[in-house]
Parts: sequence; structure tokens; C-alpha cells
Amino acid sequence: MVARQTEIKPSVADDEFSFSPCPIRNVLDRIGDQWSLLVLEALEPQTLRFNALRRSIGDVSQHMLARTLKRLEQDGFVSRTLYPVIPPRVDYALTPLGRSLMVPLRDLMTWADRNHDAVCAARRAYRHTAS
Amino acid sequence: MVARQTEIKPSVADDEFSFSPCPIRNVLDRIGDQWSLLVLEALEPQTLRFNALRRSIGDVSQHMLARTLKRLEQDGFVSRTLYPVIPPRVDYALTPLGRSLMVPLRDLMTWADRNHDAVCAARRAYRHTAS
DNA sequence: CCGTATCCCAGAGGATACTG
DNA sequence: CAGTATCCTCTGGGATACGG
Repeated sequence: MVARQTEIKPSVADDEFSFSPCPIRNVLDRIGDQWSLLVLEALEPQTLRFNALRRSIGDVSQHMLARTLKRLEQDGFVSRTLYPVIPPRVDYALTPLGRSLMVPLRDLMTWADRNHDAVCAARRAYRHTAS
Repeated sequence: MVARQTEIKPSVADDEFSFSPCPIRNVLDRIGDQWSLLVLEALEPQTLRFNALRRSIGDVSQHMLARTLKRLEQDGFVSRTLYPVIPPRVDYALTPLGRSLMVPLRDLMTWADRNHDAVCAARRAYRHTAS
């Protein structure tokens, strides 16, 4: 998206989508935001209900958790199961697609863990040189 | 960051940093934006100058390319070499750290390529069900 | 309990103009 | 050539309030 939409786009109702022809963008636009990755991680070991998920992540607003879940569902990474009981109960779980995404994601997170210190060091070094 | 900064933060001058205690955030906040990944990809096979990089990527504004490069440099993923000639010449290249980051990133991009269709299909399916 | 609606702010990102 | 400065817009994301 982004790239020169320029013209009419008659007020798409939020849950509209914006296909990028570029596969990488389609994935990274989802992963890159603040919460998607945290949600996927929380759901990997177990199915969770909305509020359990919320507590598990910690400081996410319900507003953003709802949005994030909806988009993850749209993209087929997460499944949503509604039980028609009172009070309502909704289970979220990873789909096979979501589970397969976790594989490369795990590697990336492992890299981040291992190289976190190097990145911090680089940032400090930068402050010296570029006084 | 984000998490309840709440208080005073005396106008940090753009190139200031915001250490997240979470390694994943530090990496994803860099990777997740619009251009960082494209820049890293463009620099993987070869060192490039500013405008060559810009053409290579295509539609990035020079404003954002400059910002992106500065941050990638701060984090130690990209090196910047200035040759004091006229007109000025600046070379950008991947550092070893940046190169090592490309490994898990490649896997992620490969996944994205292979599963792009599945994601698009999921999005279309969603529109049906949730008419 | 599980959300949606509303309001608001900060930052991403484009366009254009200017400098060494 | 390689940026910086300025202005603008649009979306991410928090807070709060409301509805089923």
C-alpha cells in the first residue's frame, strides 16, 4: 500500500484490506506492528480467550487487541471460535498457517535475543562518534 | 517503548533512542517499518551510494531514505563511508551484524513468498463468511 | 465477558524547497 | 550529490465510554 493510491477510495470500513503485490509487505505489515507478534507468541502454546490473552500479554489495550486479532484472523493466522453462551466465550488459537509462520519468526526472535547487546552497543558507540 | 512513558521526556532530538528492555521489540521496530527491510535487501549484494540506493528501491522519498539509513546506522546494521570529495560521495554497506541479520530475514521472506497465496485466499474467504 | 465507538495524540511517511 | 527543513496527511495506538 501507501504507494500512490492517489485517487478515490470511498471510505473503506476499517476491515478493508490493501493488497500489496509484494508478499514481504503483506507479511511484515502484519508482523511489524506493536502487538501481532506478541499475540502469536501467546497463542503458540495454547488456545486462549480474549481476556486471558490480554492478561498474558500484559499492557495491551482492549481496543488494540481487538483490532490486532481481527486482522490476524483475516490473514488466516488465527482462528476465532465463538460459543453462544452467556456470558459469551470466544477462543482464539493459531491456525496451521499461523503455526508455520512461527517457524521463521522463532529464528528471528532468537537472533534478536542473541544480538540485542550488539545493537545496544552500536547505539552507544554512535553517540560517541557523532557527538 | 510505548509502555507508559507517562512523564517528562524533554524533547529528545529525533536521533535519540528508546531502549526497549525487550530484544524483539528493538529489532522489529526497525524491521517493521516501511523501508528498512528494502534497504537491507538492496545492500546485501553490493555497496551502494545514496542515490543508487534510492533508484534501486524505487519509490522511497529521500526524506525517508535518509531517516531509515540513519537509524540502520545507529543500530549497527549499515555502515556509512563519506569520501571528502566534490561532489560528495557516500557509500552505504552492510556491516557483519547487518549481514547476520539477513539470515533469519531471508527465511522470513522465503516464507512470505511461499505463503502469499494462502494469505490472500484467507482474506478473500473472510469477506465471504463475515459478509 | 467480549467487544465497538469516539476522541485524541505521536510518529510514519510523502512533497517540496533549500544547503554544502 | 547527499542530505536537512518544513509542512501536510494518515494510521497506530492509548483512554474512556458504551452495547450485546
